[in-house]
Amino acid sequence: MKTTKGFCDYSGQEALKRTKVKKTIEETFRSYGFEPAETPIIEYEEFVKENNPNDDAVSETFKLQDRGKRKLALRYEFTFQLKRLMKNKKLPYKRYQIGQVFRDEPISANRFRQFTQCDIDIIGSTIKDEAEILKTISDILKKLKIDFTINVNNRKLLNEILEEQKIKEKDKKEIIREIDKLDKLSEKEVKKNLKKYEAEKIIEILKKPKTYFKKYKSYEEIKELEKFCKLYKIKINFQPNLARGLSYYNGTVFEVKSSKMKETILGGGSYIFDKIQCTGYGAGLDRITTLAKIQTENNKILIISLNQDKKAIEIAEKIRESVPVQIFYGKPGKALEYANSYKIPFVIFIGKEEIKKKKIKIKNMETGKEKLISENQIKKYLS
RNA sequence: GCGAUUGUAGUUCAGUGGCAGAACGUGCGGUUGUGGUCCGUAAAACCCGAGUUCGAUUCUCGGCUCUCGCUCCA
Repeated sequence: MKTTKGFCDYSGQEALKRTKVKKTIEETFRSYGFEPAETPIIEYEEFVKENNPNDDAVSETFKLQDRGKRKLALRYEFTFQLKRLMKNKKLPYKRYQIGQVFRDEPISANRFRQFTQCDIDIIGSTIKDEAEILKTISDILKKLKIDFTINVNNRKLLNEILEEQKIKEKDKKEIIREIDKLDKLSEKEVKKNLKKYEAEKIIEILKKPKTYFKKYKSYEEIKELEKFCKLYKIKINFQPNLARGLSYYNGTVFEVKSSKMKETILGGGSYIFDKIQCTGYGAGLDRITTLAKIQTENNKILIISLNQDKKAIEIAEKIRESVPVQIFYGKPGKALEYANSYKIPFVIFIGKEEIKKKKIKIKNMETGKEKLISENQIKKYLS
């Protein structure tokens, strides 16, 4: 069966890996005191637009209508929904959310129209929180054995440079977009595009060494972020041409890349909602899962009931408290083939013989070795 | 959205203007208490629509879809 353009099925090992990655991410978020939230997938179109009517992401929303002809849209991210969640919350409000978002946009490798985002935000944040947020990234990616670089910039700094160059207010957005392409397009091309706005000079500035930027007032923010990142023992890479698309960012912006993937695996920054400074990021679960080098070991046990269903169920219920257990009602030959097929490492035979001896026979599927043990030795055997 | 490319069982791939094939996988059996081997057997596909034709899965056109770029993004 084919899936619709940009929408995917996940099953078997792949689904298992996704679940595991999701769990790792969620546990990390929680370990920093973030609490979960859930929001609707469908929203009024107006609410979706309200936040950033000019953002490209907004024009990419899937639109739909209900029976009352109300205009609705599928969420394209989580951040705008935070506006509702943050109301009347004691600050800082730290929440994470993992869920599906939808964008009606062109697809390519590692780019889909339905994908899972892992989002965390701190409502009411300072630069110290930004460092903490960056640390969560480092924690997650290390656990998943993904190599990464955190590229960081600051929108204020970018603005300061644009001001210095006397760039017209209306051109700023376009120029920021052009310079964001610097790591993709050649310098020549970007320069050509910037000529339209008489802003070619900017490219020279952005090429300068880090020390050059110290003269800007907003560089203080980068310095402070670096100071706190040091306390968390994480490395960040200052990249002056990094801008990021979403227009609501107002300070630090960052983007995480891996050498194994062209696409950005995670992006975020700081923004203002209702005069409250916030910071956060969205990570692409699909991309992270693709990169994650983790084993999806199967610790399941298959109990083979040889016409001893009562006992099989009884034992399954007992073991289930600590290890996943599945009962197979049928011939042993079939059962073993089944275990092979799903890579189940242990099977337990429950038949007349076992009942008579008041033991169970447990078999290691890899070595083929069998052992008669008593019920309460199972846990010990497995460890 | 634009340009290029692709489309045949669940998967990977053959093939033909006239009955559509394999391998792997799946089901059943050989094997009613022991698997990863073997043997037998079954189910299972020509992306959709129009046109040309006695006849189209094959040729033509359109759509959809796959993959890769571009714009943009997680």
